[in-house]
Amino acid sequence: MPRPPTKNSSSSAASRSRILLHGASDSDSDRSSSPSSSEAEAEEEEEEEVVSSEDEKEEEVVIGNEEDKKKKAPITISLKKICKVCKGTGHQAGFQGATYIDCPMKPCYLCKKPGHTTMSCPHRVAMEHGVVPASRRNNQTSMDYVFDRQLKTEIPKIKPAFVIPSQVDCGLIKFHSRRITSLEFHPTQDNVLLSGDKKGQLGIWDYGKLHEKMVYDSIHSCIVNNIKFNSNGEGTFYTSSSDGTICCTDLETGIPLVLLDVNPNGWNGAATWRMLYGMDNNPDRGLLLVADNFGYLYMVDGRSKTKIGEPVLIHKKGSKVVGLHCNPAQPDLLLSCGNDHFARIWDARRLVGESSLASLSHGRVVNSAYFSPRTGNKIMTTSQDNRIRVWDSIFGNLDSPSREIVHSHDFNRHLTPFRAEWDPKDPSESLVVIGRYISKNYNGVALHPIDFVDISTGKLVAEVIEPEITTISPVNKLHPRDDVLASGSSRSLFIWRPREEDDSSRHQHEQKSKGFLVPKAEKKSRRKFDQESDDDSDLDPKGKKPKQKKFNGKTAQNGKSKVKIVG
DNA sequence: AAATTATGACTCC
DNA sequence: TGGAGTCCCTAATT
Repeated sequence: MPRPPTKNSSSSAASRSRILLHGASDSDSDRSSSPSSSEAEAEEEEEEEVVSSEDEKEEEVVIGNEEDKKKKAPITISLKKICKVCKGTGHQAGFQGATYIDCPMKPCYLCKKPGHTTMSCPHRVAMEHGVVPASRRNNQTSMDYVFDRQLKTEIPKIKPAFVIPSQVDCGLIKFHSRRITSLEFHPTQDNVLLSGDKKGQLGIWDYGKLHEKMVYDSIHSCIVNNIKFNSNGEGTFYTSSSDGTICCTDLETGIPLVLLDVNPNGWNGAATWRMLYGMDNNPDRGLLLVADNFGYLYMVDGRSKTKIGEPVLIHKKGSKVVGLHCNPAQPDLLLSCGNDHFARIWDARRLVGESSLASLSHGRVVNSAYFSPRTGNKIMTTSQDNRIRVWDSIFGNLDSPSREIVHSHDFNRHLTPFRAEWDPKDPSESLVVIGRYISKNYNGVALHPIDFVDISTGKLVAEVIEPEITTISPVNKLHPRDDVLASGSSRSLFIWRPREEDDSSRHQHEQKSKGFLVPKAEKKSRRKFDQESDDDSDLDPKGKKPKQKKFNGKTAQNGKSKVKIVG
């Protein structure tokens, strides 16, 4: 980072290197802050002040060697601590231990509003973890009234307690060779999970038998965006990919059949390469719907395996359509969402451009849009503006969402986009799961929990963590029948089940995970998992809270995953 | 152990 | 309208 030339520092080389060393090792030593680090920090700060008070003007050192040889701009290194976010002085953004300190000059990264930082965001403070409902709109329409009178009576009055799969049961560490991009449970075989990754690999795993797993890497050549099972019971499943194809693959043999290829002329540069996203099927018509990165929707007849009609522009031309969902109660009702910041409702029988039944506006890219799984009467979207939006009735006023729930999931590269997913088992259609981007300090380790949110109130129901999972879990899916959560975190897969007794702590230490399959080369780094055992020495006598442990740079606690029930 | 890389949306001109 | 520059708590690799 070239900076304007400054005069040479008068500091001695010795003191210079010492100071530089301090600066360089700073974040490291902070991250691994031992219990006694407060003293060290204080010492360090003192030293800093000495430096800056010694000579304010000499805050930059010129490394002059190169300047002597070539007449290039000199490379300078700042000795004064500057904020890596805004380059200003007087403060520093970044991790201090496992707590992230925000740059005060930037707007809040959570709610995106100026005047406060993420730490002091009212959305975070109010609900503790960044989830808060926006006020319910008060412009009830007559349709809302009809809905309340006629349909709501069908919905059970008493909400059953939410069941939270909060403890890791088993996992496949680095099963995939790239990060997980999609997950799908088998519709009838309870323990079978399919997973797709960024490289195009497709994993099939029977998590009832830890070792029954398989990875196919010849089905797709890049990102597997969607996995859907064939509803006709043929034992095949569909996948859509950024390689521009839909494949129909036999679950037993892994032999794929290409149903659709939207790049018949091959590669002619990135500007024209079409990628397929948001695949869903319409079981009533045996239709497969899929969309591309230029705004177009395609339809394929699942039986004749042929393309139907011409592609239809359903989102802004040239913009990526990221999601499609057929209404579970009325499959001809289609929901789409995309990079043009809109989610749209369509009648799939009359699909022509500009003919959407409704357009739902968002602040940024819409990562996902789903009808509710039972009645299909609600809509939930996840947008990169850090909000989960809920429309309580598709028959009501769709001009504005019924609720906006602020939640940290804004990250658009390096990670698979976050999507809030319904719990298909919740009769009240209000429990959803979504991974959290922003980290939280759990006994000295920065962890990214998986959040369970009640979208009828906006309340955070639970945040689940596993101290060994230090990576973000953007891909989550709840089982259609069992109390099971599957999560994809980086290249690893995890199966979560409810804690056997959430209220009692007596037998907590007896709970064990079944195990983790670790590739040979990774064994060393996974020692903690392998050792996970009857060792309950980290539990205090009451067994309620795990004892705090020194942060060793990797993990705060041995042992058990935890869930925090909020409220 | 720091540097590098992959990588997507957004802003600005 | 499009290309360059920017961005923020990534994760694996060297």
